[in-house]
Amino acid sequence: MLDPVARVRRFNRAVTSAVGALDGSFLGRGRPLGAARVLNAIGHGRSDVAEIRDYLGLDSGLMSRLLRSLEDEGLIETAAREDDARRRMAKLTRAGRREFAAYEALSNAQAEGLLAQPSQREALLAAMDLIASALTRERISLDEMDPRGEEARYCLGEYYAELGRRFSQGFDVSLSRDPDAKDMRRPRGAFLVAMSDTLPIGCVGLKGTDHGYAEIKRLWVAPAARGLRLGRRLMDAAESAARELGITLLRLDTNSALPEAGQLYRSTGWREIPRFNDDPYPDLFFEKRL
Amino acid sequence: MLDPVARVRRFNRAVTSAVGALDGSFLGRGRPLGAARVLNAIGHGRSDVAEIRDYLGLDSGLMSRLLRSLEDEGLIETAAREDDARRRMAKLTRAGRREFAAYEALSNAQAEGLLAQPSQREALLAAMDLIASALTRERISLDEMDPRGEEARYCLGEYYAELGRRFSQGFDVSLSRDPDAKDMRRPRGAFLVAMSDTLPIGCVGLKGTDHGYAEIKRLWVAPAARGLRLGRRLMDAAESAARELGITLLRLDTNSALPEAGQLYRSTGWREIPRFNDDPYPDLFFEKRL
DNA sequence: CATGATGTCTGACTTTAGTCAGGTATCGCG
DNA sequence: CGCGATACCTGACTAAAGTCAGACATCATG
Repeated sequence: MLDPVARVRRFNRAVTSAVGALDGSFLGRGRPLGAARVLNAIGHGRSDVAEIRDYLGLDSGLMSRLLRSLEDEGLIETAAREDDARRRMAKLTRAGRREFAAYEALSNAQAEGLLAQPSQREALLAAMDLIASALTRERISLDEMDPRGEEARYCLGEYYAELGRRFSQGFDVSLSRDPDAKDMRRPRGAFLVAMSDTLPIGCVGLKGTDHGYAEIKRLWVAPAARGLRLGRRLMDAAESAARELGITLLRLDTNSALPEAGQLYRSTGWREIPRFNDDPYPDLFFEKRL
Repeated sequence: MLDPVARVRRFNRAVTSAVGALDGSFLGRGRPLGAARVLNAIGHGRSDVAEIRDYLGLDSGLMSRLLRSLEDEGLIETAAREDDARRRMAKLTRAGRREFAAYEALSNAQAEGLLAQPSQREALLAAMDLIASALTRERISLDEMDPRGEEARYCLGEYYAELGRRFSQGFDVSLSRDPDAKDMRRPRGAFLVAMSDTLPIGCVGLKGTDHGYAEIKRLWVAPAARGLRLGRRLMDAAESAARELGITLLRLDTNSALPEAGQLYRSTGWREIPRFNDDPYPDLFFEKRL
């Protein structure tokens, strides 16, 4: 009972019964689960029929029948795709949106229910993030995004908060050289966010300058995602983006209070150089030629 | 995406697909899931047919048919119970044990798979324990057990390890008055273990003495189970056991390095008294009249 | 524009899960 | 012993999920 496998199996049992309850509540809306799942996939923005079929693992005949039944209920409309009339697109009607909202409410209620214990709320959420990140590690995608977008701002907020915790003197963004957003957008630079499902769990910025090099800024990995080698993946992607933009020299600054970062840079071809700016926080400076 | 409900739902999605894979692998053994579930319930020691039916939530007719199909396969044998011939017991045949072992191997492999990332192993297990304890909090049972049994020894080991971390001078069991096991067994005392599914997550000992009182010893709650008011439940159960044994006065010692324990005692009718033993570790002493 | 590949749909089918109404043997109790 | 309650079983049924072969329209390609 005390070995790791037994602990995982206990976890499995606990979550299957908790998560299984959702299926039960879905059935309460008087529609078979298969149809409910298709409706929800469409509601979540999947419109391509083949993609939904693939996502839900359905046979094409079965899928077709489920679409028909949802159409008969007046919840969806389908139409051939303009660029390829063999493929079909599905979208919700007004009634379908209402019905989808009802399913969403059930899902949200179930999620709230899992969090019901207020004393444990934060610990529970952190544990869920950790597990979800670990289980979906193969499906973490690195997406180029606007540094002003919601996901990017979330990452930066978490990054600053962490620096505040780890620097003995704290961290005040306004004292640091906050990079201009347009320096981290094409064609001058780029901003990458690591997404696990819908949650941003890491980021890195590539900031263009007018001094013959570009800088790597704001490398951050969520605590729940550490140990998945995500930092390395983000750095690799940032370097690729730099190459695409014709950048041949990269620099970055960091702080010795972040030893894991320094270690990553040293092990991936960066070499230490003298201070090249007057930002008050960094005390370590690196350079890499591409 | 950043609100708690979205994080829980992301966790749900990640876990359902990971755990759902187990059902798929079970189907690989050429038997419907219903039959596989019954076989596994029997393999895990459930033999009473009504109990299995209740556990799996099956209709009595369906259950009967599933038992018949497992019998036809030669995997189980059923017999009327000796004390009540209406009830039936099921047990595995030799072939059934082999088949059960194959399912166990699949379950174990899936559990191992979830842990595959060695760098995160401990963090992942701790997160799983936390979640499993929180989700099954309504089903935590307090069982009276032998203080020398496997579950009790596990709890005591964790308890000692935690004292070692929290006392500035460390903790050495041999210096403390290690209670005699028979003092924590009926009729002199009792030892209670809180079980969540198959994992021990807390304990408390009631130790009989020859001095007109009994002592509460070894109150421990696993980190993953804190915030569930388990300490209070354990203390209530220990007091009930004491009343059953005709004990009217309880004492306990504790240490001010464990503030949450002191707070629990003060809020549940214990009053502080002068030192009543010469154990080197405690510096706080309490008494409660039942 | 003929041809093979692709995506969807339909009809016919099977398996699994689950429900319900009796039926039979056994038990506890007056 | 008789009687109602209990535990299990059987037969008849339904709903849901899934499989498979073939039909049809459309697409990309030579």
